[in-house]
Amino acid sequence: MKVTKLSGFPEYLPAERIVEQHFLDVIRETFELHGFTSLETRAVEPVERLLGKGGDADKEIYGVTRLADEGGQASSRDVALGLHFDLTVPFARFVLENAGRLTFPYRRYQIQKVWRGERPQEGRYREFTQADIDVVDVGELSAHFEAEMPLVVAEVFAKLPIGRMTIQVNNRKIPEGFYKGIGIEDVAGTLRIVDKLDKVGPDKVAAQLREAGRTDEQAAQCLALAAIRTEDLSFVDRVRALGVEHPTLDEGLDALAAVIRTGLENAPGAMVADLKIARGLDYYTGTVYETQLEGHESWGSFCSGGRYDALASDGRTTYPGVGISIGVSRLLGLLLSQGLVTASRATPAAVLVAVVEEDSRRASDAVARALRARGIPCEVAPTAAKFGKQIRYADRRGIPFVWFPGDGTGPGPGDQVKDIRSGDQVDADPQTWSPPAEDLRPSVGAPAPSP
RNA sequence: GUGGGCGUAGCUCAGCAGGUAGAGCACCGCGUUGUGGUCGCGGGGGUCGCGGGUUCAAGCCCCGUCGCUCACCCCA
Repeated sequence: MKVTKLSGFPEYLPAERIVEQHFLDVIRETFELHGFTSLETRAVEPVERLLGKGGDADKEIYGVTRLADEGGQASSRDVALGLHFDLTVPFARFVLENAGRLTFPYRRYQIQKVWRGERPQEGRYREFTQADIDVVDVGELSAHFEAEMPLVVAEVFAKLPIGRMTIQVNNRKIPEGFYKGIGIEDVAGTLRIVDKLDKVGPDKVAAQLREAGRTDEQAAQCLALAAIRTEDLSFVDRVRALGVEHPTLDEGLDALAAVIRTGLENAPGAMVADLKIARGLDYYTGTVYETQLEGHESWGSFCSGGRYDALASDGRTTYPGVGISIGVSRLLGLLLSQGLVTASRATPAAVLVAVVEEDSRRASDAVARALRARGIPCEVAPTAAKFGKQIRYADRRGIPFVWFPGDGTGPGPGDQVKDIRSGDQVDADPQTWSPPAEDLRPSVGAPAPSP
């Protein structure tokens, strides 16, 4: 059986995984700082539920069967199962299933793998990690939650060692009301075309709009609306200046203004009102979000979400929600492949405890034990090789310190620790010595400029 | 699903009129008998993705197949 990597199923080397874990730690920490509770759902859902939203999504869903059933007829009692392709569908199901035991508004975060059968490309995978937050309530959902979601992710991005992230916010009622106000009935179809603006440019969008039956005047107005992008509330006046009137448009403008206003107060510069954002043509009903990394707009969105008036419904009760999802794998994949983030070392160990000879390994183990008891990550050399080799073992992994046990009889006088970057070697006591704080754990950040 | 490109050492790649495989990096050893990195010397490593065909001879040409990759589609 040949060993081969599988396209779209990324796996990381130790140093890369340290970067990933750092990102996940920051995300979790920030979500919890905002009071979101953790949820993990099972990996599979009945295929029927996954297909619930309609469309030809079935191609992209991975089915799960027992090998014993393959080829033969699965027992008719078995439900067809598929791996979830996002975290929203399982979350909605969980809410319905546990509505009686949850307290609303229910705030949860969920960091899990999802699977999609799409053709892999750079930044697009078949197995990848998403980090979601959502708030769901019963019957009605307060509008202020729509402003909270982007604030939380803005805080995450501010803590990560990456460039500036811009969260683009829109409200679907704006294009919807605007289009209706200028006599366009096919709102979804028009949005779909306008959504390609970044990719194909205004000329092609105008052409496609005309092909789809819009007049020159309508196409021009659509493009004028889509061109509006402001960091403050001035987008409202700019829309008004286009002279279109419609009650839904008014609702959308008010709602978006509220979100942007909150953003200006809490995280200036993090959000921008961008009226071309469409995102999620199917079931987002109000606010929608997308996120771009400044200077890497062509990489697309790393984070998106929006409001659903009916996140879940059991027929009697409707649960509206709002959420946003960070595409952790996409972000990491691109940053790592471009060398924009690295880990300072490929292991958590700050110290390698050398072994003088196999007979004195117990002494080295004792040193390691003393260090670990004080929270200093370390490992003991795998063999009692020549010290040069043991130092090289540490160097290869980026372990900054090598500990040389003294006389081989145990921790105590004679022990020395060497900083292998500077070559400095000093007497040390495993009961008291500590590495500089910045060396205790691997650090994650932009790579140091090469000398 | 559609179309293009590519599969040679662990990695990045070279190879040629078809004549039985090479470089750099990495790895191991020695110089340096218990303190690495630099340098020098040496070494291990390959069914040239797989199957078939053409040929005296195939990494190279032909057919098929699998995989990887880029773009389109799509992106809940």
